[in-house]
Amino acid sequence: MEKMTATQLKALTFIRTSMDSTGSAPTLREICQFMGYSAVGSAQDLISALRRKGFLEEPSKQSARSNVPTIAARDLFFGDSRVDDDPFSISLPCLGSVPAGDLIEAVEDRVGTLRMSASMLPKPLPPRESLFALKAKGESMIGAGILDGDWLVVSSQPTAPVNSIVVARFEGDATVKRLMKDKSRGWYLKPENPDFKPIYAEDRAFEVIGRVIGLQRAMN
Amino acid sequence: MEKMTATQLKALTFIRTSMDSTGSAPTLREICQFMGYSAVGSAQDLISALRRKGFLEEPSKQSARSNVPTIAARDLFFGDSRVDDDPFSISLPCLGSVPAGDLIEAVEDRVGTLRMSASMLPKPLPPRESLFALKAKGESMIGAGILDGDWLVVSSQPTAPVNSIVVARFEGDATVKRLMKDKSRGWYLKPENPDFKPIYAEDRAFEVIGRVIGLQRAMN
DNA sequence: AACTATGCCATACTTTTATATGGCATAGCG
DNA sequence: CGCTATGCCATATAAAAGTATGGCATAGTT
Repeated sequence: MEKMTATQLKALTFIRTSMDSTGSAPTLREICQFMGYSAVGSAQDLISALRRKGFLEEPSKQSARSNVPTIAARDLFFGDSRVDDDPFSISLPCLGSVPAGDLIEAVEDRVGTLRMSASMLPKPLPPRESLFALKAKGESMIGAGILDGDWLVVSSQPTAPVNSIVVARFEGDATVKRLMKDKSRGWYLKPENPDFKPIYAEDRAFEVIGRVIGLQRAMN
Repeated sequence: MEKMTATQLKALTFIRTSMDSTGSAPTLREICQFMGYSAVGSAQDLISALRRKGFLEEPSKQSARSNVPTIAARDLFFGDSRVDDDPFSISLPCLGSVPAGDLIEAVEDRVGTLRMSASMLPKPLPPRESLFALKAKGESMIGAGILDGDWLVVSSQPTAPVNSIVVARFEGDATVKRLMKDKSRGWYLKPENPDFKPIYAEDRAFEVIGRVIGLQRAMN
């Protein structure tokens, strides 16, 4: 991704914060006012540079307030200390059941939407299409601070590093456990609760569906 | 708040989802297209009805894409099962330290912004000015599923129900504990970790700053 | 030295968008 | 019954907003 100049960054930041407060992207004239320009053309130049560099969406046709940042631009801002605000949030489909096979199809099973700051996700941001949210069930992971009813943010992937918390399909159902590897017995799923027993792949097969990268809880 | 008709609800829902996907509110013509109208006036009527009823902001002057829902309208939708999507999110100031006295002043100590779905908060929504986020420190609440480094969503309030998890000022610092009441010894703060001892108000004074109503965690 | 990107200005033009009027049919209410 | 809200149509007008040109100065690159 090409680099931005200080002026371009200032404008893009304004667009972000403006969308955050008013709900819609600013117009060229509003950008002029903020930047202190007297000519619309100045804002035009800025916008076209940002578009060319891939920070703003290319509108398919003329449209008001269409100076919207691209997804790539959001990744760039993500966690950036120059920006003291994080208006960038992503929305995740909350799935009612465990995605079987293709995630795209599973999205039809969406029961809601969860929105969160991009800054709460690991960097680099996983592909947005791979992210979904799932409700934790049971007490098997209380040792890891995962309670019944918590919403888990999951990055859909077939493998995960040792020691990470994963969502796995096991005997037709989904389960959340820590993925571990034993020197002699190989891969296994480890509950974080002494009342539950680990599941060894050599005994009963399981399949990693995704990795848990975040958590949200509502307390009443 | 006045009631909406089915048509008006349909339009308002479209506005919400449209803002979610495109980043800006739809124009009257876009609403027409969605509703299947051939006349702009039809959408005008809808919008003016929604404005009169307080579901859409009254724009101060003519402006493109200004059909933005009011905050009251968001509360109304909040947790509503008729709406399968939740584009409404709020942003909270992440405070670097515990707010002393007036929250407004403490916001200057903002170290970032956390954005989350309004649906992850208790209903009715606490006043937005009273909400902030604070980073949990230490291990004293692991029994309640609160780990070191978790972001806590706090509703600033001087009192809280028994058994709720609160942020309290104690000996100049902030602490997160469960607020309890003992028949003989009165109010006390209970850690959710056997390694820590409860704090009795009769021994050492503490002051409730707010109530923890949500939690967000990033896992790496 | 020629070239390009940047960062501004000014003005004209076209499209998009909101607003204003007016009309018609239906349903509910006092 | 008259009244009002709703839910649509059609058309005209005004404001807002994007686009197109052209110009100028500076800085860096080839």
